[in-house]
Amino acid sequence: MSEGVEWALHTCLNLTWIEDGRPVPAAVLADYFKLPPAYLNKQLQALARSGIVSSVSGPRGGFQLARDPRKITVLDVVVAIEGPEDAFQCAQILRDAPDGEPGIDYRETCVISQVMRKAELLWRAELAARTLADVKATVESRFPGTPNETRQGLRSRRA
Amino acid sequence: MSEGVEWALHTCLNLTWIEDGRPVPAAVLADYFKLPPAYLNKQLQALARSGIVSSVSGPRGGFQLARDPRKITVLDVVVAIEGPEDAFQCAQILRDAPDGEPGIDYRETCVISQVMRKAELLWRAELAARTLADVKATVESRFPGTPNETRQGLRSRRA
DNA sequence: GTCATTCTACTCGGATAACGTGTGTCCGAGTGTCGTCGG
DNA sequence: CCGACGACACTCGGACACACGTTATCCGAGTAGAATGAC
Repeated sequence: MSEGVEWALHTCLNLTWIEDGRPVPAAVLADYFKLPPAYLNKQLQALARSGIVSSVSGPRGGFQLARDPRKITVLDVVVAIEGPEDAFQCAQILRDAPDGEPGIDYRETCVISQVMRKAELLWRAELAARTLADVKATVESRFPGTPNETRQGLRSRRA
Repeated sequence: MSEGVEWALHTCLNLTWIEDGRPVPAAVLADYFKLPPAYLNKQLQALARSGIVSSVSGPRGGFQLARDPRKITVLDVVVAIEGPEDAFQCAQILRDAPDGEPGIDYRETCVISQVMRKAELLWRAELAARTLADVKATVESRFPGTPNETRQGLRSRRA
């Protein structure tokens, strides 16, 4: 799985702690984790295309969450970066088997494909059940200092 | 996910229908699905290293299942091809955050890492609960002709 | 006829290339802000 | 003093290189079996 997923999740989580409506530049978000600014920018663009964050150009511009953290699931972020396709892609090799028929959609018929798909469904369901608000709340209950630390850390960087 | 996983799963499933103890050459297994023989051979080597199949060299050689299909899970095959690492690799970027401490293992502490790991755990558990024998039985109940067709298809190819 | 021996052909196994996707970087388009100038 | 205008600086957005992992291929080591010849 792409490393950008981790970056995107942590960055979105950081954005949940920004309460003034001001957007945060990609360079600031990147510097917080010592990440390559231009590349994080690229990931943020993907999040923007998926409607998870909204971007504003120009001075005082940057990124902010596009909607309530309770309406953003972890799966949303993963899909925005990784794409909507399943990890296991059934290439339907049964079609090339001796008794394979070209008309059949083996992605539905093939038992192996079904097993893999059910497993991925569980994975997706678990990630879809966790919202950014859930994660935020869990972090705050375990590490009460994090919200202020994050706010301070970002504020000092955007001067 | 690597395409070799699909090849390996279907090939192992085909091997469950071989009942005489004779091994089947990689070239025969590959031709059954019109796959590149040398490349399937490579995947079979990975399965052999993991102890899922056993290989015998020379004439009349080939591959055969190394143990009872009831003792081979779908996850075993996936891990043999893809490797044991999780798809989501926590790079511990929290260490580079302003208040990150190098001594902490954030793979355990980080909430995001925990969420991702739990989801993958469900995925793995589902695949670990399905054995090759289960898959074989399901296929046989839905398509009773498959065992004989597969045996015939492979027999005609190994002459 | 039987056995040992040699030869052959077959199969795996790892070393070696080609391709594609993810990783990383750069510069241009657009925009808000600040300073300046005129009224 | 106030407002409009212009230049500037900042930010995103997409286009452009690089690297690594997957995909694919080939040839050599080893081995079982068949053929051959001697006894």
